[in-house]
Amino acid sequence: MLNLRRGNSTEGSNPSLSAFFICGGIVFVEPGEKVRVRFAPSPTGYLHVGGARTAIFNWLFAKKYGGNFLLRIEDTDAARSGEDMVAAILDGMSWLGLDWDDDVVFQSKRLEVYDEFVNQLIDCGRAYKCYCTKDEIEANRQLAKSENRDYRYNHDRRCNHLTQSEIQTYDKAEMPYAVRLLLPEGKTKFVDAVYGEITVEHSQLDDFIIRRSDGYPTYHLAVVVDDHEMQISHILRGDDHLSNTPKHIQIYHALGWDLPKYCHLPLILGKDKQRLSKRHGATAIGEYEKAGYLSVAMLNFLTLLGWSSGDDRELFSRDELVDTFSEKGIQKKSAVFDEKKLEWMNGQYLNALEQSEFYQLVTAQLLNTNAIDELFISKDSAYLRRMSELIQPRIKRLSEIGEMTGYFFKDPESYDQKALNKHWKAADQITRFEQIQQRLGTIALFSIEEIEAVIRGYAEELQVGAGKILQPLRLAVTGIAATPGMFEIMELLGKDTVLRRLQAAISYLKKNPVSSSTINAA
RNA sequence: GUCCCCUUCGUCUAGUGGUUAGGACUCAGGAUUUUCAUUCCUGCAACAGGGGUUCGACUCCCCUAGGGGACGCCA
Repeated sequence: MLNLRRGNSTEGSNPSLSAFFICGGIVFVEPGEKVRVRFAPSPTGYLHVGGARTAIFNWLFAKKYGGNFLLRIEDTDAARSGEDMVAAILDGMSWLGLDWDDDVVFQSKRLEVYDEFVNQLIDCGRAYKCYCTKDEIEANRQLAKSENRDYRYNHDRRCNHLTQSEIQTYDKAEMPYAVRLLLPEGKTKFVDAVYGEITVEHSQLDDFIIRRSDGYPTYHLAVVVDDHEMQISHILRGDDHLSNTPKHIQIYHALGWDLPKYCHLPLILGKDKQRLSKRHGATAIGEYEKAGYLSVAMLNFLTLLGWSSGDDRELFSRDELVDTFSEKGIQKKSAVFDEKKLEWMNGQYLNALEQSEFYQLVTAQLLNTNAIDELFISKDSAYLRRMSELIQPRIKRLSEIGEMTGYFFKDPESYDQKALNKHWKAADQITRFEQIQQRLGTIALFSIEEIEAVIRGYAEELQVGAGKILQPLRLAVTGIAATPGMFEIMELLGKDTVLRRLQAAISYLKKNPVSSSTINAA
């Protein structure tokens, strides 16, 4: 199940040196360096665009350097984690085509491992048991706040000053305790691939908790232990962890482990420049799949959010992305998610698709919405193929297919009112339809060329532009105002259908004449 | 409040001391067209503010402002 190699103990590296130099190199990836990265979501929700972007950068980075991309589920907060969320995250990853190496690691299954290292830290004096209750801590926090000062457990480190006998007494009484890291004096300095050198004074940190009183490790401890044991070489994660990094580094030092290299990614913001959240609408990656976005477009778009190749290129295939990607192009500034641009990009991809590929997507979509069934596809695939050709250049999202193709399967049940008032107001509209009907009826081979000749000829006879004939016709045949070219549509629909729909329009007009009053009403 | 980080058109970005500050999306206009979309052309639109340094700052330094993050027995 777990595919972990246990680490080599605490010896082996030189903590005093690693403090400043291990991640301080200018070269983020040394030639020949073995790259191992991971994406470590916590299953407290679906895979959202921010998480997806982090996953994408890690994946790209791994592929680019021929390394491994691992997946770890950070589910140490049992109360907030759910199995369905894990499934949703995995689905999202698969949809984006982010394949991971090895088995997925679940932190909830590694509790003994964390315990081992926590105990080790206690034994060597780098961590201590804290018997203070949550309420006590909270009270102190409130007190500090009321006095307008910062609360830090550091200030008195009460439980670090317990005598051996006090500790024994507490333990005998089975008093619950958390474990805190004993933070040394000084400061932590590290180099981030994006943000450069960062220094944090330890007076800003605290003896933070590494194992909760319920026995579960905290995030900080678990990440460090797992990243070490999974031999993660580079950590690419959200910017929100920049301030957590010094804590993690302190744990590495306490355990005597080498540091990975860090690369923090700018966050993705909503339209109002606030952190992306529910009220921004779609944030789960799955919603974009439903909305008819192509995963390659999503991948391309998300990669460009906070990264640029350096030139003006914007459209990249998956392989081109892998080739071009580099941590050097990562932006410091957080980026606003612009759905308009995503939509544009999706349209570009949809347009560029092979006709046969697009056809597959169209039929899948129509099947999904029950607009057609398998039988229809097997019987009328030529019809569907032609239809799909006609709509391909004018589609932005797959989910538009339904409303765009209704008239290919059903006679119009109503007519677009606005278009009706505009295009059917000619006094002799009924006569015109009847004449068109009559003339189209005489065509032997109902082809684009023949239809066009008839319609254009008729327009000439009436001494009006072809549009004056085609627009009313479009409404009669499709019921809507915007469609692909009319000659193509009529050819595909066939003579019988076109004549029948024309007849229906005539009947409709006879029953509901378009008068100036109805125009005004509309 | 303390600390860390960030700041080029509305948005995504190029730019690394000397540029008419470039591209893309959006928006507006135009061309093509039977509508819509595509395509093409044109246009609108930015270096947060203030001090330095310099012959010269979008580029370097400082300050201010604004934004984000951390300060949880959440991750």
